[in-house]
Amino acid sequence: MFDHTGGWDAGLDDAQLSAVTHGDDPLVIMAGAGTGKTRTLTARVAALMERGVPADRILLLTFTRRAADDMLARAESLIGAVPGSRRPQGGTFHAVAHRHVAAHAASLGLSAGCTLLDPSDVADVLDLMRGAFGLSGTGARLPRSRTLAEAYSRCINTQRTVSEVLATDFPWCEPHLDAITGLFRAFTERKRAGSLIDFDDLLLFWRALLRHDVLATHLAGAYDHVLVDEYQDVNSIQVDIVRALRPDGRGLTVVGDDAQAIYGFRGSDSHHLGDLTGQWPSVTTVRLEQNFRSTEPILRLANVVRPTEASGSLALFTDRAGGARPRVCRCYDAPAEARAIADGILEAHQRGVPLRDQAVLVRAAHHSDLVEVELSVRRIPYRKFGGLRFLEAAHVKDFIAAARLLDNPSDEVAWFRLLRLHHGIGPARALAMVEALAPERGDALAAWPEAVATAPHAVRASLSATLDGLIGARTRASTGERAAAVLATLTPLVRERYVDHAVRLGDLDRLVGTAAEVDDLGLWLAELTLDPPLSTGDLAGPPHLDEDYVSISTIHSAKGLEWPIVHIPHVIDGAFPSDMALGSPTGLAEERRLFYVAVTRAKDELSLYSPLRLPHHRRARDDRHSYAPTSRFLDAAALAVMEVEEHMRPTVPVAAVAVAAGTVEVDVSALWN
DNA sequence: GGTAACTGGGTTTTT
DNA sequence: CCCAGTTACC
Repeated sequence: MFDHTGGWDAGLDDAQLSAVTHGDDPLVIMAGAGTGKTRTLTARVAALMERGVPADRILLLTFTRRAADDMLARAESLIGAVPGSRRPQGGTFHAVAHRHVAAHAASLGLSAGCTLLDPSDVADVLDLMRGAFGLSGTGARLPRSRTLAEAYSRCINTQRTVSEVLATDFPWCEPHLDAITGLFRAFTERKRAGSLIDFDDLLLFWRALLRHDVLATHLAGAYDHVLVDEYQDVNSIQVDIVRALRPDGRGLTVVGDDAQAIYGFRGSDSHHLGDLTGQWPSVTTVRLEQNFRSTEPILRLANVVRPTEASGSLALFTDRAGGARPRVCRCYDAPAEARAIADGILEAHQRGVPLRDQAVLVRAAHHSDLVEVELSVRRIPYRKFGGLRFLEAAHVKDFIAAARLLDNPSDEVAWFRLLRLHHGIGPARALAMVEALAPERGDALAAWPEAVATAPHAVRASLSATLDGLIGARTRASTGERAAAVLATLTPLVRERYVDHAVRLGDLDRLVGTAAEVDDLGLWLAELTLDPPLSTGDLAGPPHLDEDYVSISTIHSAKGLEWPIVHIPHVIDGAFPSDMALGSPTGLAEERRLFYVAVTRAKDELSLYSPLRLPHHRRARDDRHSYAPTSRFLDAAALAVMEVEEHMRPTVPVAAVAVAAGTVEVDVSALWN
């Protein structure tokens, strides 16, 4: 029998238990923030397995890889490791799609070595192609390649035409509608010709497989149960996929909270959650309303903040009476805000709250810039989640481009990037060489020596060396050796290109080290692209205190997580809510849901910060001394349940000066007290 | 003509 | 940090 110590039913309340023990009919769980939705979903997986559903016939679709791993591990520990049993299938929509697409590449007209493009790769491809459509050069105001990539993705994710998307989301690009439409069409062609797929294609291809006469039954029939987390964040393609997987709804479990829908910019629409309840007569809806996370004063603010248009009379309540009311700190400016946050973190640490129990949650990655400087100066270790990732660092992209060429020599963007790394080759020459080579027509790696001969004399030697290196790398047997050979090839180029090459080569060394454990280099690259490691801890001091560190995270990346103490800076109109969203009611509504997500991350203590002056703030552009003292988030109703504090003493940016002067060892905080 | 090196201005959120 | 624009070298 199964090991039942601490069984899945331990400590579940009635609502949770009814969800966990529900049968095979479609189940929708409306779960407010902090109501134990992860626990419930995990317990349900365990209960299904105990009921005899084979683990590998359960599919768990989550929003992040971390959530999937976490849940699968917890389900396994609940039910005990059953010898010989397989693990439930799980991952993000994109990761699971990639598995299916890779398995059926041939059916989809893709070569085995197809390349997965991340969004910046997409921008690079479009950049290479835009010239042919009159979208490059100076003069008229032309969309940048990132904008083009974003518009393309939005067309796919919202399933709208180019003209619709430009009209609503990118009106300043409308004069170029025809050119952009042509560019997108050609982009699709080029992806097909070069065996390139982007993130959106993964979903499209998976859906296509699920619509195929024969394959559909096979693929959907592989699962008895499909569980989807964070359903309020699915887009219409993902809805199609879920419907195709469970056509009659049997074996479908969905969890979500439409008050936490924060991915509208990516084509998500929380109405899909509500739609589902009317989809089949057999649907059961369970509401989880008891919050197990936050104290009562924090929850009171959460209920004030919770958007009123959100479905469901989902009224959260808690047993956790007592605790401090949330604070709002009105600060003189951003440096004062950073100082106040660092003070608060140190004060809590002295009371015995470890740093890992404290988080700074930001609307945009750069909102924590000054906080990071302040923490560095005071030698408080921190790690930053979200925002710039390791994979986006130039040298990592260089490495990945080179490695991709081993499997897919027709990857033009990779060639372009690799060529430009050589001193003496700029955009024009690289483009000419890539085009002359027409890599999509054959094995460009073998044909390359001829192209080297056309390059300027001074770079030929280094080009040949690179080529020899890659060809050599391709013959290596193990993945680890191949990755190491690619790095060896790249090393002189990285040394030449980047001043801080020592740090960068160190990064790459560690990256290559992880390649040793995988069987397939291409698969490893795809997984890396889908689930990029976090950025290297740059400014953060060495973790003296045994891996104890403050978390700094974007609110988007903080979804589903919790901390005893939470700080939220920049709660000011134009920063949070973002000025990008101030213009439209839908944009503003999403900001409010984001605010709700942020507030509900806190268990015991919550502090919001309103700097009254942001020097580089858009509203202050014309007048650097203008004030923006209002926040629509901090209205009368919110203030009524909070404490207001003042931190209005002007400060000089001593922290920045200290860092610049390299005197960070000095405890400058003493100067301020 | 193409490239590198430098300067100044700008930056939402993610799979 | 990334991008666009400028200038000076090959």
